[in-house]
Amino acid sequence: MLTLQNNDCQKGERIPLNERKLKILAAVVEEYVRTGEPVGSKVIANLPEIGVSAATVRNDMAMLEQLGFLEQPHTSAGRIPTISGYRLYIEKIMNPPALPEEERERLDHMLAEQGPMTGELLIQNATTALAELTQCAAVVSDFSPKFSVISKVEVIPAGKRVYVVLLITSGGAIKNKACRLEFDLTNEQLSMFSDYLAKHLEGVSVADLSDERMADLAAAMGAYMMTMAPLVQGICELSRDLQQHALTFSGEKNLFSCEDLDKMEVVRFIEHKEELVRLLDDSFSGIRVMFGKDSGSFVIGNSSMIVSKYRKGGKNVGSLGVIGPMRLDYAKVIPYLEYFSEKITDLITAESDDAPPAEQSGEQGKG
Amino acid sequence: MLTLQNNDCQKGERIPLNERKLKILAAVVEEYVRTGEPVGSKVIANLPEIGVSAATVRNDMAMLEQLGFLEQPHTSAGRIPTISGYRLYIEKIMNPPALPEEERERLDHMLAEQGPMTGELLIQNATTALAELTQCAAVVSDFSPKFSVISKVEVIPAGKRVYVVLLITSGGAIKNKACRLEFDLTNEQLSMFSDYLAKHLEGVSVADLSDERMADLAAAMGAYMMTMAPLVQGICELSRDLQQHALTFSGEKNLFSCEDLDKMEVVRFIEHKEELVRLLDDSFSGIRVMFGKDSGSFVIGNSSMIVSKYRKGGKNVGSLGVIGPMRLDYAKVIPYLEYFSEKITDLITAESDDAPPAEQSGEQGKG
DNA sequence: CTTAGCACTCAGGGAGTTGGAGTGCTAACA
DNA sequence: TGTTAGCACTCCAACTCCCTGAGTGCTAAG
Repeated sequence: MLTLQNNDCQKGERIPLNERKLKILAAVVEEYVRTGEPVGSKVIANLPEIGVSAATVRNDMAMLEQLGFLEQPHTSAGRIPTISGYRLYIEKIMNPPALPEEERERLDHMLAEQGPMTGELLIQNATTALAELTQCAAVVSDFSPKFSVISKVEVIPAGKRVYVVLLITSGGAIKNKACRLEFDLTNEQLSMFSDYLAKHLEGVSVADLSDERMADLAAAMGAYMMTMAPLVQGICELSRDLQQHALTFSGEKNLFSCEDLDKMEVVRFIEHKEELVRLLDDSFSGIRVMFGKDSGSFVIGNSSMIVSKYRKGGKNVGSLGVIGPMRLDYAKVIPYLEYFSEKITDLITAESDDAPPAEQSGEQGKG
Repeated sequence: MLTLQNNDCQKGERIPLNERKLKILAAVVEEYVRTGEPVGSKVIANLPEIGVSAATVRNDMAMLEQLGFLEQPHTSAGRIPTISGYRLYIEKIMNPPALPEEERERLDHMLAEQGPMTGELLIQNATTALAELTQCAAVVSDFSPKFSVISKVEVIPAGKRVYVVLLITSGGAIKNKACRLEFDLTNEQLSMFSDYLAKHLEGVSVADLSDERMADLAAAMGAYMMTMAPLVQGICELSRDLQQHALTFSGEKNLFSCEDLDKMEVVRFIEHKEELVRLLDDSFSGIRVMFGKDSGSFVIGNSSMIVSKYRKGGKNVGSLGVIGPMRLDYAKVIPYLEYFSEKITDLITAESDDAPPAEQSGEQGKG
């Protein structure tokens, strides 16, 4: 259910950590997440679930520090969790309760704010809701268009020598672009070209729309090519557009309100969102947590990112991510993320069941 | 050529400020903009263009302070300009040289980065370039769609019971939306409906697309209405969309890198960009400079905004703004802004000359 | 194995001190 | 009348010194 990057946690099982030590680690993580201050032995000892004295806690903490799960900012300060500490906590210790029914309803409502969902709006709502709920930044990388097929190509005259090319996919994506030609087309030319495009593109998987294929298409047109070049060019651009992961971002401001994060790093990060794709794209299932500069060098210093996938027809077609300070309430955030990815999976699967004509054949033809 | 908000500057002419005092004010503004530190009399006296001693400068500065153009952060510090000081400087004193030819070429290149410009891309490039050049945030509020006419309405089948409505304006804006119907349309129904829409919407000014008009349209359809309701609804939404000012923003990050501005205020500002519309919308010509909370309460505390208009067919159809710290190199920024608004005016005017069919009649019919 | 006790460390905050930049004022000068 | 040098004054900013309190590790006893 929960997959983590396993750098140094594999040994986790063999470490001689009795239940009390795990409890103490959990308490340190939770206190630190709550207050942001290094946590001292006294505070821990006073917690009801820890039945021992401060001195004992100190001994255990010293061991936890030796094992690399805790650290001290300076000699006479309390302890804070290390990355390994967070990992151990998330993976083995914390145990968030299932979301209560009323909470699920609230979330459903946030997702489906404006009635029935089209893909894009769903994604938009999901990021906004995630950012709102977690008070972090949220990102969704949607690469489902890649898995759909062209369901419609149109060329529409839109003024003197101006034509709009329109691409619609089975997944509901609509892209358009205005192109300027050297000459006006006759009705006959227009309908011939339209038919030609329809015949050669409709039903084709978006993933197959390589530039080479488009070049072939153009070449096959022969004589017409000259006149139509800008239109073919336009369609190329649109199809390239469709193949890109659409990144939807929300809650950037939360990163700025966050004490723990360096403002300048946040700025740099926001300016280079594209680099996220690399991290969001990795295929895995379940949930993955990445820490700070630990994983690739782009992420903000003191931050962590939690990523989950959503699926369609059994294939991963997008990633849902939450980016926040390392000092994050994982036990709260992770269930949200899990619920949303399940929910989105359900919704987009249902949506495609509803309108399966081109889709099914196309996707199965090109698994 | 340069219009300013004239709160207390009207008296400017009558104030007994000899040339030396103006020079000193200018020097204070420029030094302060350069260094960010309060400026002392000694620094000013050492400037070559000021031929007097520090004591004399002190006397003059005392007077400038009395008149409200300078102020002291505390007793033993140098002077910094007040808002009135900046105003006076911008309005009467500073005298930026015309942009050299090579600079103009560089700017032209930034605007037209990817070949010939469509409206949206032009606006996008302009904001990016402005933000880049000034190291501030840049915003463009484009309300030109309002002044164009619908040149094309299409309804395109895009799957089982799914139809895409497409609206194209003479200004080159393209909007689309997928709508789901209860039933599939017959070819006959579709073409009838398309014809009906074309007849009643094409050539109509976007500004005239009120909800009432759309309701009338729907009502006139009578029997068909039931079936087509979602499509009409979709067109309504698109037309509402067209009437909104499109805000294009760039360079937010620069505000964060800016020492003078409160990060939290910047965050709040970025979250509420829409409020800008009120300020950008005001009709005036030339250039307007607004300071901090001085003008409406939304702007960031220590900031200023410089706004310029661009036109099409003699009408203001958009605003170009730069938002930065009050301590801003106005003599550099204002010429950029002037040049860009002229250039955009030229480009979009040329563009519409190029394809005047629906446009001309429509706009003239509805001045 | 747990606990009380104790000596030790160190960050953070307040008080006192100093240096320097900049001012206003006055009196002399052109 | 306008300009300048000189001087006393103000006040911020930086620095040192000191103290407090939180928290630790270690040791010895239970």
